[in-house]
Amino acid sequence: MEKPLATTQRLPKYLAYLKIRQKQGIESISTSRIAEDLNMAAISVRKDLARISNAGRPKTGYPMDALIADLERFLGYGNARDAFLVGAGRLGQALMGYAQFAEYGLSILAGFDIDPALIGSEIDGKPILPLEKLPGLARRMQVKVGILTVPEDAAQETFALMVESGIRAVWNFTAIPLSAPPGVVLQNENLAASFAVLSKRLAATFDEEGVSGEVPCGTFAPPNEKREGGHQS
Amino acid sequence: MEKPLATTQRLPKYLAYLKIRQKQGIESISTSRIAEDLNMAAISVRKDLARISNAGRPKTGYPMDALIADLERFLGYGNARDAFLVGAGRLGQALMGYAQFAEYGLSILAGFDIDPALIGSEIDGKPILPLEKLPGLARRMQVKVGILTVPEDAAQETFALMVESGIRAVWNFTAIPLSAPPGVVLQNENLAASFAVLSKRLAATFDEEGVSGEVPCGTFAPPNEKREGGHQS
DNA sequence: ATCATATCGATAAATTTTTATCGATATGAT
DNA sequence: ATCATATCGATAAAAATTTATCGATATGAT
Repeated sequence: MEKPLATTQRLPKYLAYLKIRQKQGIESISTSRIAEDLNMAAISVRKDLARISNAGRPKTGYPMDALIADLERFLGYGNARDAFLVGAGRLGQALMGYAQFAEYGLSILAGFDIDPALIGSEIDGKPILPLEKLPGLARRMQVKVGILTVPEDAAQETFALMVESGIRAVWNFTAIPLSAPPGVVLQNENLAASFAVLSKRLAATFDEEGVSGEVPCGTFAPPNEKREGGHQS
Repeated sequence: MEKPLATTQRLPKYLAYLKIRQKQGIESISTSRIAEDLNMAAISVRKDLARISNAGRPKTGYPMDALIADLERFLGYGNARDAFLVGAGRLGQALMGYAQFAEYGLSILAGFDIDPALIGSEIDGKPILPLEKLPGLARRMQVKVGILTVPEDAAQETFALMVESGIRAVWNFTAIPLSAPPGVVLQNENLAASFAVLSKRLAATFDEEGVSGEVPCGTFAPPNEKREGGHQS
């Protein structure tokens, strides 16, 4: 029960899926069903869920409510994380307005920027404040999570400022390699990297299957146990 | 030489780093140096790079230009990928304006939307067009890559439309689980999933190290061989 | 009540990924 | 020219992850 790192990345996906199903009024669900809808191997889903819940029962699967509760507890979504976002440009604004986050335990309280044109405005009811107010507010409000969406040439110093302000986890959307001092969690969200994987997979598909003609578009995939689609993200 | 999947995700990171170094005028670089700056295990970098280049030489490392060239060739960045983006809301606009993409082989030609207020406007010189023009344009221009940034309730049908339009690779930014028909590459970019990992790591840090006081902020990490930071993205 | 079956959960095998070890070699110093 | 050394590249070991196998059990049908 030590290091289910790869698993952790898949859990929110299950949660997102389950919430959709829940809204549809479904009250229990089996791992095989989840797997089919998510284009994953059933065995894989079973293993992942077994790790965080034992509410599963033969024949019926998991009770929807219990499974969602267990997932949320494991992911720590009960105690929502307050966050500050620095760099309220287009990407920053997009993240501030990303409704999904609220549902998954992330609450962006405010954005910070140095652009006078942005300061004072609001995104989804969240204020954009002058950067110099960050240290004071972060300390006072005990905000531990920071989102870094500044231009590249400001990344380094902004990161340092965030750490000095007491922020302990930084979600870095810039392409600049940063170094986190001990005790500070740094996670790089490299969109270019994701695209590279997509591009590589597309190339592989062309090479292996040849440039074929049309492909029919179904909404659901055939219920094979083994699927190569539905990559992690 | 078959399946370096995990590796592929790291390669663009090296590329981003190398380009920065190149701008600084550095002409050759060792894997140990890369590893240090990127907070990775040196052995890991060596293995990754050995896979895609053999320009490395003892004592000096890799010639910068050759290494970058090999990386770009492997990642297929020579032949830039043209893409259409569907759903020009805040997130869509942010991606359309994301300058980094151009440098890494992704070229978003246009955005599509159904909102009359958006149609006709431009983001970074790229037009936002009415959705009904997507199928015709995608076919005519042979665009194979699509970026899906529509609201959740439109995800399913929009995805189907993209596939019908001949798009073969879809980068899905919605939380809706989609099923790709055979021959279509679907990659889910789940920001909530990324955040979950960050959140979990932060929680782990608190648990293990206790809630300690201040942390000094250095710009570079100590040159340890083994680092647990600098996660994948 | 009995039985066939879908599903879980545990154990084990296979695969992939990471980390380690070590010899070969080009570089720069003596 | 010789030598010490940093670094690559290959091979091997270790660790993590995925996939497979199989018995146990609750459910719903007969």
